[in-house]
Amino acid sequence: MERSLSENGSSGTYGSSEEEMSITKGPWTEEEDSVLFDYITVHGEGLKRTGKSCRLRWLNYLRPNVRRGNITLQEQLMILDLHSRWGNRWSKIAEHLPGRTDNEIKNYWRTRVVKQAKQLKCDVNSKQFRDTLRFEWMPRMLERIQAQASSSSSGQAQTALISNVKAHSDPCGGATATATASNAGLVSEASSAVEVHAPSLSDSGASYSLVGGGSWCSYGAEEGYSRVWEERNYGYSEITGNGFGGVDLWTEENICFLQQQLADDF
DNA sequence: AAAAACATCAACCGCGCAATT
DNA sequence: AAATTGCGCGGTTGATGTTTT
Repeated sequence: MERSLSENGSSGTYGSSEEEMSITKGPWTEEEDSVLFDYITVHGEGLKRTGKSCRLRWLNYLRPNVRRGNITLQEQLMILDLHSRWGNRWSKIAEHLPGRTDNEIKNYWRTRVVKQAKQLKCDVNSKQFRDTLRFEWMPRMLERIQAQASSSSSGQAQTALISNVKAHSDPCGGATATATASNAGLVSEASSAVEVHAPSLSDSGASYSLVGGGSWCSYGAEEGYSRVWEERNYGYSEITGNGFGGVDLWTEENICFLQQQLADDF
């Protein structure tokens, strides 16, 4: 039986391999018994809570390095990307969003994404909606991320990019499916801490047409954009202070790369 | 200003799997 | 090998906060 007085137990959502290595199994030693005994002597058997409840409270709230506050655009984009590959594998998705819990991501998906799908009167797993994610939301998120990145170095560049976003809003393309401006609300609603004051997509009044017919959702597929992107970035991901493993995923190079991939059919 | 409706998020529940006895 | 126990995951609920009427 594995045990830990500190953090998580087995190979769970947040366990790094390093932590797993430190987990002791097998019979309890006298020293361990002593530590446990002393702890209970000092603190008592404590709360009238189940182990499950304590674990959840720790993982989702008390654990150090839990990120609080709004889900950033970058995080939203990553959630959409990873969910397109893995579906509702919240803990797996959370592994790539340091400091975010599976619960938070799940809540985000249900309260924002599923809600938008309902407003569009389509199933969240339908091709139509997945295409909306791929061809509408994700590119716009990228635009905004790019705008944010530029605004930190140049206000003029921000203005130019905002114009670019507007220019991309094709209000009358021949579409197999049409996303109303309301669906873009997801993008503008959940703003990051470094919100850039670009025009809200939900304010534009434009409707956006879909392009292409490629299948965005490829659960379990390990090819094309997803795999390459992961090789580029996730392989280096570790939980550290800056939230992205000490590596800034959202360099201009990466943003350009992701834009190219989004533009391709796969 | 109050009530109703809506949105968010923390916590609970049940299931399945893995480890242990 | 079978039974038991514990844990982690995903789905769901309910309390609380916020917005709208």
